[in-house]
Amino acid sequence: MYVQVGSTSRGGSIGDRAGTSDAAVARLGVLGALVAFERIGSRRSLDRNAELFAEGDAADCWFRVISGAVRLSKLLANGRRHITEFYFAGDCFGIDNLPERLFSAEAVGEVVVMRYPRRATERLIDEQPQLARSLRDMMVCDLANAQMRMLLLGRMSAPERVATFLLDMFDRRDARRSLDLPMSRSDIADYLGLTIETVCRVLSAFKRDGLIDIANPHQIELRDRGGLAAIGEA
Amino acid sequence: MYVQVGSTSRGGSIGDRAGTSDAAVARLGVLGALVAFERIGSRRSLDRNAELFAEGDAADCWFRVISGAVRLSKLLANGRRHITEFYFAGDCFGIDNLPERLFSAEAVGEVVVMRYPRRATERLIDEQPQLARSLRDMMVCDLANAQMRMLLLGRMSAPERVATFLLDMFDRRDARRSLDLPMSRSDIADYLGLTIETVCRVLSAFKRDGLIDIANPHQIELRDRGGLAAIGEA
DNA sequence: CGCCAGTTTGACCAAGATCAACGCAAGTGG
DNA sequence: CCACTTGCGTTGATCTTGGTCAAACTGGCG
Repeated sequence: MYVQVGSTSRGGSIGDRAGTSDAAVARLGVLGALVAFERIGSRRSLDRNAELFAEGDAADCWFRVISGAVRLSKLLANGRRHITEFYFAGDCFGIDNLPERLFSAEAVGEVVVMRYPRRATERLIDEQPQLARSLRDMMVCDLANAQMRMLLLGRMSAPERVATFLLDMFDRRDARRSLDLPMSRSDIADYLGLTIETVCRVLSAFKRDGLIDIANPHQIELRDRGGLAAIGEA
Repeated sequence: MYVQVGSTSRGGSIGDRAGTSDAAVARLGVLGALVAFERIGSRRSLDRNAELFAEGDAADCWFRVISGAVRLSKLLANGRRHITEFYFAGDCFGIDNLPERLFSAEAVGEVVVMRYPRRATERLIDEQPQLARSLRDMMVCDLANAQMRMLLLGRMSAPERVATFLLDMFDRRDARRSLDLPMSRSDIADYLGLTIETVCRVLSAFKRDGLIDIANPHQIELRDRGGLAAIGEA
């Protein structure tokens, strides 16, 4: 029934801008729900680039990331790819009501996820109706994030996109100075609607301008948050 | 609490691509819910460009369009604007759980909407829990549409965007040959992440190529659906 | 050591933005 | 009734951003 969607609960750094500290409250609610769900979940490990599900697969379950990172992506004609979202430890995805997946999900690196069957989830919700609210909150959060990203994709320049991305990653991964970026430049490009080369050039420019340091391609040091924010908020 | 979002129920033409005819089923469910909500709603008329709500307003209600069209938009620095979504007769929007609006809503032309207070809605849901499902379905549909639009904004060329837009409008407004586009070129541009000039040029090119006719700026005749689809699906 | 996958950098190109002019219909006020 | 304005829409000339193509660099790993 209805439409599949890559639903998730993310920390919601974007939503926080308007929601002040309510996100913390939401997170608590979601956390309570997760405890309830725990007993119906099963653990699963994936190697780098392993496919968790593909476009068109039956969507009879949803997931939570335990460790590592997952990307949800979609291919379109002539090989173009778009990454809908990245999910990190604690994030949920694949909560929706469609028989088929509209996106495919792959492991960015080594990943461990919990898998929650849809049927058992529905049963649990019937027992504890307040869980429905938690699921709805996850979706609301997802929707807000999707809409902020439409803004980014539709109206922001390459430097604005990359700056926003970096700050968002620092936030979501609770990194203060040093950030581990598990995904490749190609993943970042497909997430931001740019090319690999443009992502590289912008990162190099940020480095030249003293905004960041690039210890190695997957390790970013934040040197001037204000400067980055000034570009990102543009 | 939580995050505001421009939720809606749309016909879901985009979702249909994967959901076969389930959309019809979903629509019925939503319709039933609308009947239930009818007694808590109040009617409201708006003139062209009138503001229904603004970014930052208290979000204590949601809406359904009776006639006309509404646009949900957001401004960012240096005057750039992005239109999140258009809503036509039958569509719902503003269903979310945030205290403040993240977007503003304006009348594209003359508009009549129904307004449903949040508090009364919650009460109704407590009485009839299946209504919660209808609201969730609206949100799932919204999320799917948002994600398809991210693809469009991130990875499609100007002609692909405009072709997709036109076909989507033909679908959503149940137009077979002749389509009334209530919004301005500027609205279309801000919806597709393009400039007014590019939208004009692409439309003129489509006309030159015999794909459409432009009786007047707000009246489009479809001459070659296959040709448009070939460009849009690219 | 040499290969390989991913990254970075440079030279060039093209899609679309910007700037500017013109068209056109609907008001508006003398 | 007719200048004049105003708000869109369209078209053209030019410029910029970011894409494309190509080459060099880097760090593993057989």
